[in-house]
Amino acid sequence: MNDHRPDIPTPAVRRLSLYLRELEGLSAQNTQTVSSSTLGDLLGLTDAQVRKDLAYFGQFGRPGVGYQVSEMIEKIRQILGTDKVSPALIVGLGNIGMALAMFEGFRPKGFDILALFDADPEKIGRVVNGLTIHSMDELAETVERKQIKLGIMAVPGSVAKDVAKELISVGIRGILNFAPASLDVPDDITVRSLDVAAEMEQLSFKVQWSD
Amino acid sequence: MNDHRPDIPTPAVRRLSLYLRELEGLSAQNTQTVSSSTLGDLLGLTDAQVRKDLAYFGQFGRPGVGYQVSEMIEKIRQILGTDKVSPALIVGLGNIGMALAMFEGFRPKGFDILALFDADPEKIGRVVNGLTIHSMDELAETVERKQIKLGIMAVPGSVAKDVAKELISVGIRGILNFAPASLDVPDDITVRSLDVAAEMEQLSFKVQWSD
DNA sequence: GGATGTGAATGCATTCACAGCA
DNA sequence: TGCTGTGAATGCATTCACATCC
Repeated sequence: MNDHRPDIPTPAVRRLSLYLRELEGLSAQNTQTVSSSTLGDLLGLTDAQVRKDLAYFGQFGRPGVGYQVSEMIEKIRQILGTDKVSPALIVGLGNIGMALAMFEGFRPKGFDILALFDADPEKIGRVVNGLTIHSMDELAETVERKQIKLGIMAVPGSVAKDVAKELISVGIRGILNFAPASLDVPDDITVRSLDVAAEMEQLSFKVQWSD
Repeated sequence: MNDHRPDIPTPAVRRLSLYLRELEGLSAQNTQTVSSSTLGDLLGLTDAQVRKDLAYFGQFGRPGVGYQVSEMIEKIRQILGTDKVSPALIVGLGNIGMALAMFEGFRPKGFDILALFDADPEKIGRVVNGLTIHSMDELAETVERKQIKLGIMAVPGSVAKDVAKELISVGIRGILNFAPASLDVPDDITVRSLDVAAEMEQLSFKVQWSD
């Protein structure tokens, strides 16, 4: 869709979402400008880190003043691609998939859940948050018609790899994976995996060895 | 509770959970031993990475043979502290909190959700998955009595910082945070934040700039 | 022969520190 | 003076490559 951006450190891109979140908060309280050090304080980062991160994407700040909040919000949304609304789908409507289907936090961030799929005949036809759960048979046609590029997977670990293949084969380009399984995908497909139980293990480790 | 472990890279600890997940899978198919390279292939990591990670915690492997699956599982669980069951609580029973309360994936990984809390009087008293939702007033007493050290927060972003303070003040040591807010906590408290919308932004970014 | 464990080398990301601009 | 943008220096993590052991 566009030029390759020159190599930007992955952690910097990750933090971009955090900057945006804080900037949106500042904007809500009518703050006009913010310095790298106050933005850093809000997130537990150094001022240098904030400046370097933002500088990867251009020169936004004004020396002596700081960054203009509204301008930065707009610019970061452009960079992340969330200035336009992106259609998305959910596969797997167990507890977590169901919660995500009802989650109100996607819309304001620029994502629109347009379709739900599940393999279980019991669930197909049920309506969640205004959307009907469809059979996997309808996946290809829906993705094509609604131009969906992003998919959220909340399926059992045992079928995760197969479902991911299916999503990719019908044209999905980015997958948010809640299943406890590692997906190996082609280079041009992006996956972010969130394993809730694994995160709990990390807490357990730190808490165990911290006294 | 124990000695400080010598400095182990955070990413290595993160991967430990992934190794455990794959090893549990191998064990379920009765695989006896596994080499660093096959374990790496399963996760998209190099063999050297796997060996270095595991070596941080001791010498588990046998040259010419590999790692014994069952022994490694046991050892990693000890390291993560999930060989014993850890009690945990959930605060905030909106869509996501509710899903987590019903999630069956915690128990087999060594976590036991023992209590649910919410500030909303509408929700207090309702029963979810066998547990009653309690008022925040009962937090301190419950945490004390049930020896809870781990908390899952699924509250609105606007109150997340306050709720975190409250959890910490009653003795919670590790927090899994689903709220879109960054918590600043004392050094001896561990936080892992999962912001679902932010993860979607990451997908959006990568997909946008990948053609 | 086949696989581990590990110093040494490389590659990234963060931090420093300062020139330059408002 | 206050704060940005950025090369240079530092600090970590990953990868290499090989001695070592079953």
